[in-house]
Amino acid sequence: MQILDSRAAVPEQAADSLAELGIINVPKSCDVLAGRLQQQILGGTYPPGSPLPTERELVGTTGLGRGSVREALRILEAQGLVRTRAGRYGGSVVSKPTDALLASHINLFAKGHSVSLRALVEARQALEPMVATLAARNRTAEDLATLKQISARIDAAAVDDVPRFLMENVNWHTALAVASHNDLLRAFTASISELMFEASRFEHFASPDVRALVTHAHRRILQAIEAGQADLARQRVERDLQAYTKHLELAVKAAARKGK
Amino acid sequence: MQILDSRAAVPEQAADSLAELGIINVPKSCDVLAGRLQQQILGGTYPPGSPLPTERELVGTTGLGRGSVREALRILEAQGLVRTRAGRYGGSVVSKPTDALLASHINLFAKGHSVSLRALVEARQALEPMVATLAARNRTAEDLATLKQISARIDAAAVDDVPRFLMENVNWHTALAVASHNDLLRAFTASISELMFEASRFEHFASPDVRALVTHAHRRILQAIEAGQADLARQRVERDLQAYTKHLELAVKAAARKGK
DNA sequence: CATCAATCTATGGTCCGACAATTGACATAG
DNA sequence: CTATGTCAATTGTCGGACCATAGATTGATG
Repeated sequence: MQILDSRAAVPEQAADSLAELGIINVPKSCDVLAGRLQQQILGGTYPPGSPLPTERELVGTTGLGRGSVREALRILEAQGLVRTRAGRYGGSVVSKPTDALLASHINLFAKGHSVSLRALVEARQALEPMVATLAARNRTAEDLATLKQISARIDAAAVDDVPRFLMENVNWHTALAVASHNDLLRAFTASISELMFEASRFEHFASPDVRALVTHAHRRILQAIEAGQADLARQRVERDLQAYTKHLELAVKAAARKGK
Repeated sequence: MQILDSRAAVPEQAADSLAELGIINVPKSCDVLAGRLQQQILGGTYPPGSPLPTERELVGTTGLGRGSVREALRILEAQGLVRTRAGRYGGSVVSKPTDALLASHINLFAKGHSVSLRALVEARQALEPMVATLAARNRTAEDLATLKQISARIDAAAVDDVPRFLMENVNWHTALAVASHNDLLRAFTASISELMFEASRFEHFASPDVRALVTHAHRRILQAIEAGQADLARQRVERDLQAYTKHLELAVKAAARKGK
């Protein structure tokens, strides 16, 4: 865990004595360039949509080789800060990291740390009630229409098309997060919904009664949100999640019994 | 917003008619290589800690040039999936994305989307109660000791060292998230604490009475967590956040008045 | 024998040059 | 006006060369 150190804020000490020299980290030139460009992008020198200098211009101004410049651009691309196109009038233009990119990074983190389904559910339990509260408060008519459309598709698929049902379920939760009009919560919940989708598809929970429970819960939550009743929406989401969690635990136990 | 499409699951349709050809995306070779290596890493072909083939081996096996291979490795590095060292017996070893890396990506997303302080607070209000609940339930003796140490440092700094106070405050919230033993919530809350730290440092909230309020709240929350009373911890966090939010709104209004 | 220093060598880090592929603007023909 | 072909600037890719790094190995030395 990273611990902030107040000494880091005052690095301008004399440094007369050669005694206390920490380890010297020699950064790669591409990392340095990527860092500087990142600073300039965040600092407003290159606002979103504006073009970065061409690779060869960067070669000229930085004195680095084209390979290093390109590696720096790949880093910025992986961070979602630039999009690069080939061809004349192409080049790298500054962009804002997309939800999908952040989701993929959260996804990699979760996969790398083998985050348990339990932890996923806990995170969802933390986020969704607030999302519902905000959605009831901030939703637009358009948000509401989208949610209703997805609900209709879920209801249609709930009968027999389970994969479609699970997929539209993700879309529903994502649309709810959109309606909350909180970018951070939106990205978080979308990521977690995606992760739970993968997990649930693999374990094929979603028995017919669970599907009925979900569609019913969605309807009630949507009603509260349409009415703008934030507290009611929150309560219904909380209750729904508790019921869903209970079903999940039962399914996990059943799978464990079958496994051994 | 990314919308899942069930058609994506069945791409093996006849494709006889040339009528419906979507846009053809020609991926860069480095992206293809990065994607395949990512799949192999996630699939277990290269478990964490194991070395990837050397750059020159990858050149041999893939038929790509060394530049493309290196760009692919920079992408994986930016994703936190590998760490590369120079020198003999160096190379790229598989690693798990760190909290700090995920935090930096969340940071970039938040900065890019100009996430408001309000949205930050909302996210915190969503996460912290659950974090406290889990911390009360899952904390170890070590977690508790760390929290107490940090609390002591906060109390010491609260008198006159405001920067130190703010910094240790971030550490406290991070330590609380560690005690929750939920990797995802830990990474999320650590990121948000960091973002709020930056925002609050710039706006220099944290008046003496706010500092007193914070230290008092920390003490009460810590007591509940030490006693293992999850619901109590949750309630106290919620109440603390409401009070803190109220102070924050007042400070923002005051700043707005002074601004115009 | 133990310890330290010099050397070796496989590996990443960096630069350069060349050419192919791409793509939007432009000119031209119909 | 439309459609087509041409052009030029830019990224995409490869190959080679050399440097810098760092761990292992070897050897000298006490």
